[in-house]
Amino acid sequence: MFDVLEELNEAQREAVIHDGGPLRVLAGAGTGKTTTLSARVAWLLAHGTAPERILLLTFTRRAARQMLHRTAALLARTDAEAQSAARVVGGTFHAVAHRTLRRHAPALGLAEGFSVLDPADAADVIDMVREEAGHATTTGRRFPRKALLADLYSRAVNTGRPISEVVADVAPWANDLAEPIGDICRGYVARKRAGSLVDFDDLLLLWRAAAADERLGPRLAGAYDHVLVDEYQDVNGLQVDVLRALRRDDRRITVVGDDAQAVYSFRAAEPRHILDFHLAFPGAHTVVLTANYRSTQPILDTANALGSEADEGFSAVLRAAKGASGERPKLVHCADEDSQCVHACEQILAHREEGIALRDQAVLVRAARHSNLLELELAARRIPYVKYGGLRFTEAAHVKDLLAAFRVADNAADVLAWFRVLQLLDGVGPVIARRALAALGLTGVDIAHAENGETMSRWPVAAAELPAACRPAAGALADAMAGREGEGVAAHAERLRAAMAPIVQRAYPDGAARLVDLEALVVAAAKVSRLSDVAADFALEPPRSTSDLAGPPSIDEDWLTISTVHSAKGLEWDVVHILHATDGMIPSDMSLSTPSGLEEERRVFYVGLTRARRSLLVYLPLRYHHRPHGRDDAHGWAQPSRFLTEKVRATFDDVHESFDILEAAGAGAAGDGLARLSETLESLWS
DNA sequence: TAATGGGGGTTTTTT
DNA sequence: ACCCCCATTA
Repeated sequence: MFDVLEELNEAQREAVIHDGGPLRVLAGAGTGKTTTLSARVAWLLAHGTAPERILLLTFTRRAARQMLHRTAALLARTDAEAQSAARVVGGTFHAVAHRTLRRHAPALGLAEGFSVLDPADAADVIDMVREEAGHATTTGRRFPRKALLADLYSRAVNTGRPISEVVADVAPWANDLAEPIGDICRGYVARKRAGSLVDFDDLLLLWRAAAADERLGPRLAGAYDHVLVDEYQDVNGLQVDVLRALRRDDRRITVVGDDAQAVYSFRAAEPRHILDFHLAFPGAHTVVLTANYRSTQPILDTANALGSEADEGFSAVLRAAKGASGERPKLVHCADEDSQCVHACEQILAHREEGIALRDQAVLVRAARHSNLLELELAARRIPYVKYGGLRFTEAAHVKDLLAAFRVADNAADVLAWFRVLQLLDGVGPVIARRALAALGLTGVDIAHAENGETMSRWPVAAAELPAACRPAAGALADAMAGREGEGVAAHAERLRAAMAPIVQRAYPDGAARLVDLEALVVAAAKVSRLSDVAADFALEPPRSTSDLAGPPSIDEDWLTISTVHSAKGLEWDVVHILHATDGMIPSDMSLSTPSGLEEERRVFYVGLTRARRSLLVYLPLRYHHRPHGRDDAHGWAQPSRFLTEKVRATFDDVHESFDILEAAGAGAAGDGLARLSETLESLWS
């Protein structure tokens, strides 16, 4: 009757049809986690649960989309209505928190147009507080910078530990500064409240507060019949609190995860939450998925060997459902980083010749910059790729400029957005911007509930602080900020764009080229109900890949994926190349100060290995140049990753650089240079 | 006071 | 290689 179940194994089927209290699915890598969760949602829908009453929390919005897409496909094969999948409430904790807060802002004492700060914004607000406290300039003593301060603050909030402990943990060199750091945190919170600014942590804190609230809480909890959570090994205490509050009277919650893949402790995630699920949700039933449908057994042997050496050993040993056959993973020894790039490219092309398209291959790295050299090599060889993770947004500064204008229009108390917009004006720097903010009455902590109109009524005073030259542009902008009776969001956005366009164009050397992007924001504004939502959506779902920013290399062409291991979580490819299996890279030397840090690095490696379906190649450069761009040959010898123990190595076939490849690599530098020169000249001939 | 250029310190992973 | 700070100049 429900033929979806036919294709599931017994354990998966048990999880899908489970009816009753809390359910925990422990699903090792490649054991059909997504399949099971999608099928469970389909099952619930087919058995009469209204889609709006299902909450599906995933790690990225992309994961939610993917899962609901599969749910729809499953439903299409039965008589059930496939479109209903689209109405399931899905997204990340933060995105769902945001939607909830928008709906209930007044009840929570929040301004309706509250602004969402992305991490860079949050750091900038902290920097304002830091500067005003004078720490930037006092006596040359090293003081934590904005990014570190933001990190310290966030950890304290997410773990509920005092700031002094967090400092001792993360930045022991600043131990004696715990007190001024605490003051900055206090100032940061005050500044946010005053400006109706909400950072990512606040989204969760406020959602928790709402869900625990006597009056609001029952309504929020009662809105869902079923709550399903993916990647549960990566939730933190705050998120568990939210779930408990949402399931105060109703015990129907399903969580799926794998403690062997917990890699987000820097975000205060703790795998103990999945291990101790039954403590938070008494009476929980557990289903364990062990059959691996993704990889060949030789690849799983490597992963199992690595897992067996973990401090506490991984609970599940992975077994390939496909049987024991398959090609053994390769450990590719390379002379240095340059030769690693050459080898990787040749392996990629060799697999492509064997019929494995570029889209079925991925290069994984621990840190985004580890692929920089490879990207040059790929570009030189005309191999198209899309990179996930580690994106820098500075190029998108103009986008944030217009978003700041949107934010001010909806929330005139948004000091940070004002500060940003004002400084774009010609002849306005931090000092004049601050004066203008003071004139607007935005400097104190007691500005909390000033009406937008009240703030804007002071605009003429603020304008008087600005240099005469920029007053026309500033005046036009202030006009555009004021909403008009009966005006739609899109129309208002368009007026703001028109006012900002000349300002943005002036502010950047390549200003004209940036104007196109601003129009995209106006289009986005047509789809939401208020201007600050555009900015919030951008903060919560920023471009995740180079293709999100620039469009895929070419729509119907084939391209390779480059990704950080973190961004590759939950994905799989036929062929996986892992670069830089050296100590200091994997494991990252940033994580070695604590034993748990090292264990997490092991899991990162494990996640990387288990992404591969058919072929796995791990690259091991033997030496690194001290000055990669210098002309000398100064270098140090690399230590193979400490995770490549005898036992792990025994599962690999070693591939050593053959002499001619070595020569090719050596000649490669000069040869490539010549090739590139020819290319450069080539443009002259047409 | 804003804009600009040189020097020194830092360098992970992401909602 | 990049960001941040600081000194110099307009």
